[in-house]
Amino acid sequence: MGGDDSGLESDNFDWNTEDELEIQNYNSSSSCLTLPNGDAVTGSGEASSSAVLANSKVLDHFVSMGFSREMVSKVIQEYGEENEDKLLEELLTYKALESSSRPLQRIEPDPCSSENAGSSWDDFSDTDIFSDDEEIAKTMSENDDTLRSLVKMGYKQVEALIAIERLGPNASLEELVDFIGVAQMAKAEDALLPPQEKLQYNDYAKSNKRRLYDYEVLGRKKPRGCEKKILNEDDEDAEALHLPNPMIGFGVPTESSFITHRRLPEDAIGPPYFYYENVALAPKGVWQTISRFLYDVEPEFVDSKFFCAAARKRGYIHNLPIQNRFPLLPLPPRTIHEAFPLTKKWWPSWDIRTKLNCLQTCIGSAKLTERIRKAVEIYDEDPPESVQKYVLHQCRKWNLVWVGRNKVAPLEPDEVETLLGFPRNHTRGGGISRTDRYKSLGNSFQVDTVAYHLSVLKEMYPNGINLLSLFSGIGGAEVALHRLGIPLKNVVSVEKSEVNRNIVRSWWEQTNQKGNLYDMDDVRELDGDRLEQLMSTFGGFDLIVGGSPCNNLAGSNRVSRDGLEGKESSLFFDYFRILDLVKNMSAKYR
DNA sequence: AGTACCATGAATTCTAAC
DNA sequence: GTTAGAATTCATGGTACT
Repeated sequence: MGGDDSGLESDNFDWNTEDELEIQNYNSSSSCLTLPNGDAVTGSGEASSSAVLANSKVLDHFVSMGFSREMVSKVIQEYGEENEDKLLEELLTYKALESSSRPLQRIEPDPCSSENAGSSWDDFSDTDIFSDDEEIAKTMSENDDTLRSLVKMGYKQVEALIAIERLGPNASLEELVDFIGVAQMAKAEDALLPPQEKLQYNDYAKSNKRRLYDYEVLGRKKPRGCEKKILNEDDEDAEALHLPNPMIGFGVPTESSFITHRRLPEDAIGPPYFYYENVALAPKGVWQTISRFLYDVEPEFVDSKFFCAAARKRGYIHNLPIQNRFPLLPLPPRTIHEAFPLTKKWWPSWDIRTKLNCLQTCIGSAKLTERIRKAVEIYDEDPPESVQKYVLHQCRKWNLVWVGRNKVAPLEPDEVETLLGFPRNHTRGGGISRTDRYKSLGNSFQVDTVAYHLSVLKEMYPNGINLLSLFSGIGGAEVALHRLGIPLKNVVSVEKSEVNRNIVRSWWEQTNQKGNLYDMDDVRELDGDRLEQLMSTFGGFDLIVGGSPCNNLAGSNRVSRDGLEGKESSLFFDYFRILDLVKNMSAKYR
């Protein structure tokens, strides 16, 4: 099958040609935060020496997050090292109680371990962030009092922080408690309940009571005729979030129907601009919840089959203008035959597919393609309908294409790259396995689709943008902006997978980027202090992009399709937490 | 009724180092 | 040849839409 792919090299994306720069001397060893010249921000020597000396990797991990060695030791002693989440929770609580007694001080390095504690980001001069801003200091002090109260009431610090950030400094304790209650309802309680009640709580996500909460407790504007609609069951939400057919969002380049105006909720209006992505076909209520957290912005549901030859139904929530969008050129081929001309020769007339289904993280096995070959080859002409049906079903299920007589095959990784709008070999090399390439690609953006939405930024930021990229994966947003010709000034890229970070780093160097790429591995470590340090360094973010994990939302998941409160997908709340922090902090940089 | 779905985990096979 | 670890194969429903 590999031989049949050679003809694909004729496709004419030209954006590889500018990417032939020599790889400069670069040290990619740091898994934490790395400067473009390869120096870890921590001062890599110090950080690594402490790692060698420390008897506990976990201890070091938390110390590097800014907690004092003494405090971390104590907590580890108490709870063991296994459950890092629990440890973090405890540390945050201690920190909250400590800081509320001296609200103006930021995390203080432990004098006993000043060589590393809390110093990870000291290269960013941040000593005067708050010093001449009494207003902010006052607000933060008040927030700390509130925070302490909430923590004392038994709420998790993270949840309390989110509530304070979301409702603002003037929110009463009662409002905050209510907010946390509802957030917990969406996130935590579900898992504790038996299946039957679980359903009720999922329904609760769009219930009248919930909506009343939104408009009254959160102080959001009631829509006209609200009282009537509240009596009217779920019509409003159901209508608002109904998947469009055709799934073209506010418009795609290849269809004539466009929406050119929309009214954003006031809280959502940027800058900073944000762009959130996840699977469109999530369990019921999920998009309602996501939309509610993201300032009530209506999701834009788009199927990438209008941009390329493969379907990819996704929902996007963003506060970007939607006028004067333009697509990347050349427009990618939008049928299987155009994308893979060599398959045409072998394509049976009874395989009526013209588009591929969604590119996923796994591929069909060699055994399966062999079974199909045997099933088809015993017939001189078209196989009987039952065989056709079986083969077509498997081809649809596994996205198989015809690469020889009676021979089907899954797409090669480079073909998937091309379909998704990435440079060929984007995920190749660097020790990544074939399986992992499929996995990384299957979790990625479709670049042309995202670029179309982001294209409006080009005339707004002719000198480039500062990008915060959460759950970066293989850098779909970065590639999209680059292909749009939008200079990337400073990019903070947060991605858990090391191979993915390496892919983005390699791409960054090969494309001769002039800006700076900082990478981190865990969104949960990106707190207000670190954001403040980053934003003060280069003056805030213009765009916050993120597609949070879909594992617990995706239809393919048989095991743990638990909704937004699932293990991975609940990281959406970190996207919101960070976005809200950046939004609140951005006033200073405008 | 038919269709699609950014998946997970156990079992199995493959690979490379010894 | 043994073996540990990595890569691959396979079985696994259910939801929410057309």
